Amino acid sequence: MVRFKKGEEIYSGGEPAHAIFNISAGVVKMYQSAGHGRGHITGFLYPQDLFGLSEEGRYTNSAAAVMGVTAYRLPVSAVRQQLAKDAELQFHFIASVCHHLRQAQRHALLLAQRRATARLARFLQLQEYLQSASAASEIYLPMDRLDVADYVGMTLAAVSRGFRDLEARGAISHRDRRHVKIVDRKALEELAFEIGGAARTRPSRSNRRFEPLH
Amino acid sequence: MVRFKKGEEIYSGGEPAHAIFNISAGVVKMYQSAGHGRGHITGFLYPQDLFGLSEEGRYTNSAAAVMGVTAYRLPVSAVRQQLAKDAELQFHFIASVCHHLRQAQRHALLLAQRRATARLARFLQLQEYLQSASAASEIYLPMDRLDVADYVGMTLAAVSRGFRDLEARGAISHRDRRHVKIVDRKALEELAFEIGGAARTRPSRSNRRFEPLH
DNA sequence: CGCTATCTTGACACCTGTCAACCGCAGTGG
DNA sequence: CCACTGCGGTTGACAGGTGTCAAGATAGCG
Repeated sequence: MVRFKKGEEIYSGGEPAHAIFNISAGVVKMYQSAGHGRGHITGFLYPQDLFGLSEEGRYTNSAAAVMGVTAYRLPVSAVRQQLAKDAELQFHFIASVCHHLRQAQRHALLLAQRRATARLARFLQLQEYLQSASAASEIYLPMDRLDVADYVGMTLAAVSRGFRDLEARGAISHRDRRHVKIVDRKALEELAFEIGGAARTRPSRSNRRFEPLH
Repeated sequence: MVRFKKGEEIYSGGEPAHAIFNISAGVVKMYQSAGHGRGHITGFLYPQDLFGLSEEGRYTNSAAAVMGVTAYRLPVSAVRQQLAKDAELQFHFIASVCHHLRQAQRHALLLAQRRATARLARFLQLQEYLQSASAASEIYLPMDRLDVADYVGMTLAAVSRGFRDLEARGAISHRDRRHVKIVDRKALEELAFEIGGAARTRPSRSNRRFEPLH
């Protein structure tokens, strides 16, 4: 069991992967530090999420705490042993990877949107979906605006403007910068499409079920 | 064993998932038909790739043949039985999902680039990486320009201009529309970053190895 | 109460989407 | 053998949105 302060780096991409982690409380971001300046965030992880996938014994991404985090640290050697004989664990493992895969694909779908409002609308839908278990009727954004920007592939300024637009169009409202409420769900869904086309988008309310491949 | 003609749909998202597929020859695209007009392509699959992942018994994406395709069709019931007892198969299964996950993350990284040339540069790097097994020194693009556009999240016109730019900058050359050669690898890597920043990007030459999570 | 980090807002340039015309090629039929 | 047509792709003109940069506002914290 380990703790990380807000902003603290948990591990860095490329370094030897000695352990995987299971979040107990808090929020973690996975990212690639894109060479020079800022990086790109590939995902936000919530309690119960497993992370620390390695390739050839080295972490493929970097991970850092978005807020105070407590997590279980599982040495790979131990995990490997358990995996070999524990069918239940294998199941969880596969389910986790499948979950991350679907998240990554939704993320790609988000990034494929060209309009700032569409990206943010989808971002909010994603966050709501991830939090559907806990509270309700209000989305809590644990990350700051810069993290949002790095996740949706835009700049700080564009994110700010985008949220303002969403509010101006009556889709959302906000108590403060981190608490957003979806006022008009239908409007938000329409904004999630490029021009404002027809409606659709099934939230697909069903966490962590998987079957075969891709 | 089944065959599909170029452009033929293999399955459609949402319909009951009765089977998963293993590509023997050809190229398949996975996509989400984004409601109204065109869709977004989430990935291209090559021989040896497994696909057909379902969620709650229904396919999560749609799949279609980019060119003539032959594949093995594996009924889920049979796969499920085998999976329960065959450790080797389980391993392949997990490795496959991990592979798709990494691909999805690379795809997201591509989509996070704002410049057309950067996206296309990364696209070419991805394609080269996927084909590193087969031929060499020349990349074959089995998909048409529209498919490329739907994968990199741009329009046909922008893709066309983007390739022209890459060539004008001396990074690539092309025999015909589907055969691209990387002339100046370093230039391409620099173009893969936004402004043309510093160099990096490890191709990470290592297919299908996985270990723990994310 | 002031300081700093975070966030918002404004002005402007550039890039990419849009729309349309044009080109090259393959298949078709005369 | 050659127009005709259709598809895939390229190119051009233009407008709109987003990045960039900088200034101003707000919130968090000592």
